[in-house]
Amino acid sequence: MPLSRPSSRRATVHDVAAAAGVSRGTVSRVINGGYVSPQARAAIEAAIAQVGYVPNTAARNLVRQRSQAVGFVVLEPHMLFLEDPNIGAIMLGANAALSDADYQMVNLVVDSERDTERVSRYLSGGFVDGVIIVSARTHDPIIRVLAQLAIPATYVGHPRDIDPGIPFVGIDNVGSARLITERLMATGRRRIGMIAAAVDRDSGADRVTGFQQALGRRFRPEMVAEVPLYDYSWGTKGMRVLLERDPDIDGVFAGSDALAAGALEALRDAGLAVPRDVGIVGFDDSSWALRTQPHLSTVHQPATDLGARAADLVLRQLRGDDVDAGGVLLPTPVVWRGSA
Amino acid sequence: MPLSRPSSRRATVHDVAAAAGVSRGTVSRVINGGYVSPQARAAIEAAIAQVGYVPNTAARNLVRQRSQAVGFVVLEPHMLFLEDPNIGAIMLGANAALSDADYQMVNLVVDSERDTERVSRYLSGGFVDGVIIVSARTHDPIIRVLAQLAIPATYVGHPRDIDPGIPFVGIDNVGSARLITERLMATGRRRIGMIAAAVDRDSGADRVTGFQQALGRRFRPEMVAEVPLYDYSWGTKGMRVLLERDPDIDGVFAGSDALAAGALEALRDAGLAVPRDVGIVGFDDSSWALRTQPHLSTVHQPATDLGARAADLVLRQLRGDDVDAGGVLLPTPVVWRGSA
DNA sequence: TTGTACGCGTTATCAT
DNA sequence: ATGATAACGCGTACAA
Repeated sequence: MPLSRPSSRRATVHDVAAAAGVSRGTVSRVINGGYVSPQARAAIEAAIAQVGYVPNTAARNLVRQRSQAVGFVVLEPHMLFLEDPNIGAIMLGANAALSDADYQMVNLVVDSERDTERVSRYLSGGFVDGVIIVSARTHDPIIRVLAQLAIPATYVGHPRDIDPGIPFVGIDNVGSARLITERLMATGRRRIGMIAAAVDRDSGADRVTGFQQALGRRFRPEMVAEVPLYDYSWGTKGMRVLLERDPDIDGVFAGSDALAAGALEALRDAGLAVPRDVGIVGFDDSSWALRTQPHLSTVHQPATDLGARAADLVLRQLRGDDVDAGGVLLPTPVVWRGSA
Repeated sequence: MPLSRPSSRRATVHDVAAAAGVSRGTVSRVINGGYVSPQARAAIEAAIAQVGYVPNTAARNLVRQRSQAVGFVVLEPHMLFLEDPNIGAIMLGANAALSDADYQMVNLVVDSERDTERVSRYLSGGFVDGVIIVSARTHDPIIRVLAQLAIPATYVGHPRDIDPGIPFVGIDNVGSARLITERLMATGRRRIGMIAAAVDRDSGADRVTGFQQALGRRFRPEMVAEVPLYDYSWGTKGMRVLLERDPDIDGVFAGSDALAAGALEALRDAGLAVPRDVGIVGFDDSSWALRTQPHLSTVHQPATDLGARAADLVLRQLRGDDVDAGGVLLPTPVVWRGSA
């Protein structure tokens, strides 16, 4: 039967129209809403079910000139993506907000040179109407592509020297670090050190700055132990370094809760009790903070909100509302527990 | 100047052709490869740069009938997405493989009823040529949509009663659990308990089955403490239950490393030394395993490979190769460390 | 209320 | 080697 339509081909509006005995225009109207008579509607809906019609979005996007999707791009090295709980929470927060506005969030991971190029193409190809970029650094090639493309975007994080005109949402790392260090000092600690990670990133460097501001002239550079990763085991190593540089240390600000948890191990090994002998505070308010004994005093990061606000900023640009390009810093309450 | 083309409109092949003084066909040929004279090529490349042309992928997809993208859908509740390091590794593994084949991986999160519906539409709309589904359960609505759609798919995990004809890749949870329990028994432990999580899922239930098989007639149901989540704090609670039910317990199989790490805390609180008084083994070989003191003996999960193989199975279907629908179980070596 | 016809931006076929 | 021209599947303005 050479004339039969091969069943491998997907049904189109044309097929539905034929099956229902109406024109394609009418079919389109029942799908997208419009004036259509009850009997026509019934016939068309039956036809749709019968032929198994599902709209082709590529074609729809082409004519509508939008995709109803927003990209979510994480520009982080491998490790961080796997270990950082904040990223997951930011994602979920953004997804919830976009979902409410009936946008599809598509998460793109860039993990290699090749990814960078392909994701750039994807972003510029009309697959998405807007994009949320997490942890961009100025030299990221994606940034240039985006700037040239003039697609609504928002950054999460607070990259310095970033393309002005593109809004961002982040936290005040300097202020938060200063605040919790001051709080630690207020407990009577006098010899305070810091375990700092990722100081080549804005967020990492800013936390050191805040620490230094709090200490003022009491700040001693050698009491900052720099480690590469926000990771439990580096926390242990960092604490050992601090202990070696000043055996009488009585306070520690760790750049993340994971770091603080690791530091606790080194402290225990050294026979020091927390918070009796040394007080320690972390950063993030992640699940680590409740996993340690005692629980960690730390800075709460509103990760979910960060994502939601970023999504909101993209959505507003999509609506044509003008957003102030400055950006917004979300509050980071200090939560005080038993570790200091 | 009412006749000037508004700069807000994106440049098209048409614009490039006009600027270069050639036809659209020739422009298309320099983009996609084909015979074109050097001088024409030069003129066109200059024109592309000048007008800032970037191809519209929606249009290209429409005519080519493919998107060169593969979806990656995680059907997991909230918590797991944030805490489970396996998922991140699976993602990265799949992305690497897809990237090599020049496919864009798009990660879709389904976190609500609304997401389910929207993601289904997205998948059926021609945005992706294939899809990898992580942790599907039979009743997931997405599964039905996929089956009806006949789009190349692969499952990661080992859902029972799944749509036959759709390949999967997973691990042998029963066998792995049996193996490591036997290994634990071989160290001379006689009173062995298990902390089991998520027993409503195949993977969770299978680990209990393996545990039971290893113990044989020595198996006592009350020595399996069931907890809801694969989580540190539930490990602690589960261990306390076990300790209460049998104070002389000398061996523990925890359903995950996180659980085992939490159990360690309860053991320490009870004044029991590991591995002297009780031996404990975990599952996953996640970063938890090296974070505890002593390090955990555990079952290695080849998460990255899982993702890579899943991607490979989708790619093969895309190429038209036939894959045996059965599925593949990846090996899970036992890694023996200090905890038992 | 419904049908007709054009356009969205590309690629691909077929002449030239 | 290059230029017309016909799809791809859909939405919609306009006519009926």
